[in-house]
Amino acid sequence: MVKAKMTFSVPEKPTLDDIEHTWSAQWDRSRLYSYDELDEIKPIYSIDTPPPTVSGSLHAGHVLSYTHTDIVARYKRMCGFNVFYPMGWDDNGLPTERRVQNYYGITCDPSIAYVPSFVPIPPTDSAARPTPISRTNFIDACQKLTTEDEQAFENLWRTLGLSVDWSRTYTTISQRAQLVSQLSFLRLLNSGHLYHAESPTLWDIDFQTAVSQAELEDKEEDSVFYSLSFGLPDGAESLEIQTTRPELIPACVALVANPDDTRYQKYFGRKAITPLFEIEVPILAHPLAEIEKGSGLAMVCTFGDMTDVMWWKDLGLPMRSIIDRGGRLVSIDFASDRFQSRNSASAATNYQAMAGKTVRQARLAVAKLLEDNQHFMAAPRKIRHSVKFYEKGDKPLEVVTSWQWYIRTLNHRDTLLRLGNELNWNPPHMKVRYENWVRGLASDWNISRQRYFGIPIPVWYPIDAAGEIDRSSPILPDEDELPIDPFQDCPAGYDPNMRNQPNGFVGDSDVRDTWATASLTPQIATGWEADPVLFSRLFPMDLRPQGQDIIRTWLFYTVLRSALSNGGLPWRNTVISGFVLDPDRKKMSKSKGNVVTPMPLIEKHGADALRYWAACGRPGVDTAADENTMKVGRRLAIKILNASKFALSIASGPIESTSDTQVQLEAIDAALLDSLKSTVSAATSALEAYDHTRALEITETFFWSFCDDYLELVKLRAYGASGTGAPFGFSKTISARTTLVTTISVLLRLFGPFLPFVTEEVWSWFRTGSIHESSWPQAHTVFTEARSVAAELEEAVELTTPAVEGFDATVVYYVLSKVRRAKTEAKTSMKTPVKLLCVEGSSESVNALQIASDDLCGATGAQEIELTIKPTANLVGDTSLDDLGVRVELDLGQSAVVTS
RNA sequence: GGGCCGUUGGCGCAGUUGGUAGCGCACUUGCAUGACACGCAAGGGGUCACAGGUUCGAGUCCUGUACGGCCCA
Repeated sequence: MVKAKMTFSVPEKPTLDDIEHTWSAQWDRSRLYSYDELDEIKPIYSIDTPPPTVSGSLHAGHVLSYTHTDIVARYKRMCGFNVFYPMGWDDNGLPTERRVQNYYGITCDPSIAYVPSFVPIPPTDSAARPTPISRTNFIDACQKLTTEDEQAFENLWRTLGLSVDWSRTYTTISQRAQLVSQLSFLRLLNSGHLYHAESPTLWDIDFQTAVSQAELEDKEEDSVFYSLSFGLPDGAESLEIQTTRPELIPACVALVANPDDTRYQKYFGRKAITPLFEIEVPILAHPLAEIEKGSGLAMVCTFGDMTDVMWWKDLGLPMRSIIDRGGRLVSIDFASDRFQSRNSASAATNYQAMAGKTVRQARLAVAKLLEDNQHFMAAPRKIRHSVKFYEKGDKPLEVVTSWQWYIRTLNHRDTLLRLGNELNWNPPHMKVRYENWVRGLASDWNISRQRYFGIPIPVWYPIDAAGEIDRSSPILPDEDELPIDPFQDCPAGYDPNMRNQPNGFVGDSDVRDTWATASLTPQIATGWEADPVLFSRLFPMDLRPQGQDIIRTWLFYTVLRSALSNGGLPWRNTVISGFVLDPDRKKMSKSKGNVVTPMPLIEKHGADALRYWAACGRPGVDTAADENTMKVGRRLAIKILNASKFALSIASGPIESTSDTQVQLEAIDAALLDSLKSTVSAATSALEAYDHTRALEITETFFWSFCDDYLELVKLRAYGASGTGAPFGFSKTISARTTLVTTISVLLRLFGPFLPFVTEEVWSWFRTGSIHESSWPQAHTVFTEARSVAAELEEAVELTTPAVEGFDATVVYYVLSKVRRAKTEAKTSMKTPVKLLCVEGSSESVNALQIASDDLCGATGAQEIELTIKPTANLVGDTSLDDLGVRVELDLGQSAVVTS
């Protein structure tokens, strides 16, 4: 510590104006938030930051959770951790494609040739038809726009003051991400956790891609329940089938009823005839058929939904696909082995009304045919039911059969549940959501998507002499060739001109599900398989912060990937943030149009104020976008500015010279430092438990009472005797100044992680270096700090603790508040002098007031103070404030007013 | 239909192991005092969603109901 007397450079008129840009630029210049790769001593704290989707926009919800993470990062950094806090951008995948299509008015057509000179520009006419461009041009356009978007995102985060190490930014489409993603693919394939299969898959006909269980959304839709009659071969009887999808009658492969359904016992094993198309289908028993639903007899089609798939698999039924990937009905030969109509001519005639039509059109057509042919057993009735949609899609999902890549999940349930138990969840109840999801898993994870802008599946297939693709024996690259694009690169042993040729090869044209890469963020960020030293230090990581809505996707998938490739959890702790709600308490989302964008809020209230609002939201608790709270945050920042200015300028004010080298802390000062110590330990434990809100609350409460009570009480003493004639000597003044500066210094650091800008601003007035690399205060070093502050204020001064027993500061503050009330009730100014202040109380109370009487007189303006020990209240240890009798005699000029 | 969370003064929220309800904003009344009027002092306002139960005592524990939110079927 510097021994020379310090002069603090406190500005005349402190301001919050533009401190965001001043300090974020300074932090960037000094590389303040860099993870130190060379440091081998400091403990490491590593954060697996959620990479926001750059195709969207950052809203108040992001500010909420990213601020929470930043508070942790700043706190840990001050605690001496080497903090690893990178930012990632999720820029691959379908959302980006959609944004690029809309923004540039283009669409990808893989059949078009690459045009090197093509430059995408936003169209002037937004209604114009999108321009088809080549796959490569399309990917270039995606890259161009995401780069621009990422820059805008980074600017926002810097302005908000996130203490990210920007030198470690990664993106999910980068070469590094592609390498990790493809390497993981090959490793999983070799270890049997990944497989390739042709099977029925949920399919979005608009997006032309397969989707996974996690991307499903149920939506309520109007529909019609049709009651159909299926004949029996003998022609005597007919059976009733209720369905909402009569267009699938040609795809019917069986009828099923519950094995316990008494009505259908006699039919099991017999055949039925489909209406209109007259195909014989078996009547079978299966436990999934619900007795209560409709007639209890259901039609199994290939495929109407995933239940059909299950029946089809379990019962070994034939395949009669009739819907193509565009959602239209294919042409059918009813005389073929596959369909085998009993009357192929009339079946073909009937089907003519449906062939080539969309599912919806075909349904109307078949309904008319059914009615014309009197196949309805009851009038169709309207219903509302829930239908599965792709979460981003506009049409119900179909089920189509195709080749897809799957990561095994179902056989890892127990492992995943065990890992869920090992993870420290904040708040704890969020674990239940994970467990529910794991227990409810219905299928392995389909990771292939039939899209363009994504990480390619690193696989080729041989083409045989007849030109048929052999998907059962894929050609794999070597690990050291990665990353590859099978559309551009050629497998070893083949010549590029053998692409798409008989006896040649073809690249897998699919890309990976975005989550299949996003679930590798810990591996991408920590240098898995690229930097063994870095990886061994950082993995598993310390913290995964994320939203509650993606527990079943991001969190679950990341745990799965880490379990499969690294044999354990990817991180030790997770903090789940709540949603931001709009003023009507609705979840904020783009589709509702109630999104609040952060930049205008920063401009209006300041970054610290916005962070204050975010910090007031507890982990896992939904938080309203409340500008009121931001205003409170701004006021707090301003108050910190003013109180610090005041304390620091008093402390560096003139003081009478003396030869004293001993300064004894006044009792009231020691008491303040004591409660500061409690504040430090309470705030610290709250932060250790990831309860930033509590930490802020504790600090804030202490700060305001410090300003309103302590500061007022010791003002005069801190100014010193010079010029006032007050009875305060050197020691008493230094004691007050020391306490003020120590408290400000500690409080600034407690506020630092929450309000990085204003605290840095004030810190720069009286300290060198950044507050954000100073040490987090500790309760047991508060007095040590005070000692060095005293030595800093006056050279060679040594601070000693007060020799006072049983001093209770609350009595002093209580009397102060009584005097204030008297003045308020008399509707007079706080500086009104008090002629006489009489207090009657226990001996302890009187003793405390006696010790602090100079301060009390100074703060109340009391000219005389009279203390009496109350006989009835002098029980030992009794400092009950209720027993205190306070009488205030105000001096109001001519007419003296007495208040009790 | 299942799961999780919530329901506390006008609004936003706190209430740790059950012991006479707190905070901030807003509101009312004052105050130009040598940091701050983006301030200071003081004040009014709630039978803690509802119904049972345990207990000497329940905002707090148990059961059920209603409403709201989110997730999954």
